[in-house]
Amino acid sequence: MMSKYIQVAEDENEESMEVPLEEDGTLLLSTLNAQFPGSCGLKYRNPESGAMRGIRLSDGRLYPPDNEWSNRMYVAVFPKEGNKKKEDLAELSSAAALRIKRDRSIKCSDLIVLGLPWKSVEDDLKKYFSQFGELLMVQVKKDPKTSHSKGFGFIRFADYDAQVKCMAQRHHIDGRWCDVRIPNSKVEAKDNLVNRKVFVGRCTEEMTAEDLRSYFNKFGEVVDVFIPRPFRAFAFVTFSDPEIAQALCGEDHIIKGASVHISNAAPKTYDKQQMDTRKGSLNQQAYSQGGYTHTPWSQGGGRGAAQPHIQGQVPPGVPNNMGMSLGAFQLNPAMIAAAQAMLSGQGGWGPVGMVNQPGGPTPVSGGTPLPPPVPTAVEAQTAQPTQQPQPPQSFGSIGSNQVSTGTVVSAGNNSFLGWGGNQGQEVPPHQSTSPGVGGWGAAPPKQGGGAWS
DNA sequence: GTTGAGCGTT
Repeated sequence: MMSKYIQVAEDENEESMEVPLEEDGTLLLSTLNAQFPGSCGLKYRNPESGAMRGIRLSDGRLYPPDNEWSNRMYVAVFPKEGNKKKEDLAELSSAAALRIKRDRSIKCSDLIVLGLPWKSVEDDLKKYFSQFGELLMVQVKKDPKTSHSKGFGFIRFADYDAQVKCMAQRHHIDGRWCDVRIPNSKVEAKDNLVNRKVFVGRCTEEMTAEDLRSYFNKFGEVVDVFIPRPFRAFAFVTFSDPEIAQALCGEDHIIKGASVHISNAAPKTYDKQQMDTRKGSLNQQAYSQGGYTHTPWSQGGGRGAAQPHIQGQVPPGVPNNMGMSLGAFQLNPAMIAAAQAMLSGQGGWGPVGMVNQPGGPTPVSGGTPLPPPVPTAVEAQTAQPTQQPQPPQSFGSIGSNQVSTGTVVSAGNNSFLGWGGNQGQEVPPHQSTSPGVGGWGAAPPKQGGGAWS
């Protein structure tokens, strides 16, 4: 007995939807497409093999596996990234389009265009930069009062290769040479070391940097290994690929017969209070001891002012002064200082306090010799929790009557999501509420005359 | 009504 509907979801973890079958028990691809725009097939997880199994498609009909759809959940299949042409993308809508679009532009960032002629307007930029690829956004920064150009602007491409092409050269725009660069505000986030660096706890003294490097190189290119001296039972390993680093977090690995624990080099949450505390005397203390600060384990405990004791709140990898770990190796003052510093709830790795932060502890420039705070100054800066990449903003304002002028969301007339063609018009509601995609610059509501009008 | 290194009123 055939069921008249089958359960289909966009993803295994997503909520499923009932999709109607035909009389003959097949599912029309067109029916599937109606609910899952852009989908090209179906699959389901085979419980025996654990693998996904594809559904036969012939002449626009999807056929039940072994003649029985059964009660299982099916997952819509979408074209792989790259198999789609830009033109085709314009026809897609909804979640499928958003997903592909997001994938395509995942590596793109806003680019600043410097040296624009005063007279250049957003439409000029759009015309010029479209030669490199589809544009998602164009802005010319203006004085809000006079609306005169400030001589620079921002653009964003849909495709990373367009961005690369564009940045590979200078640009002659309306009689002036202009430069396109990654904005300073994005640079830190881009090579945010925190995301690429892991904390390796429970290290033994036998583990050399080379040991760690060769071990972790199995997972991905290791670009740095740092072992604080004197020995403190932890280390940092930095990968070139943040994905690798993140994937390893939470795992235990055996190195030289010992179990090490890998965790994020940055706290997941950032607390202004903690940051302020960090800038205080605590850091001085820890710094003077060569202490590092780090709080991957400190969530939910050990925050606030300096704690006189570290009992019961010793981070993993740092032996406490109770129990058997005391005998494992010697506690030294630096370790205690490090633990104290960590437990004081300071966020982020790096030298204690941000040496480049105003108000932070100043690195001692004379007198007290200090151990090398961090491998590089860049790390010190990028280790700040405040500089975690920002999640994309929603398109909220675009869908409202604040529709931005001066903000391009699509090049040409085949507006990808439907906002490109008619600027200033209202966008369908389902687009205005789409979360987590894009978020490139809703321009000031006051500015009149959009780039595309 | 001017200007020419920079860094984005959300």
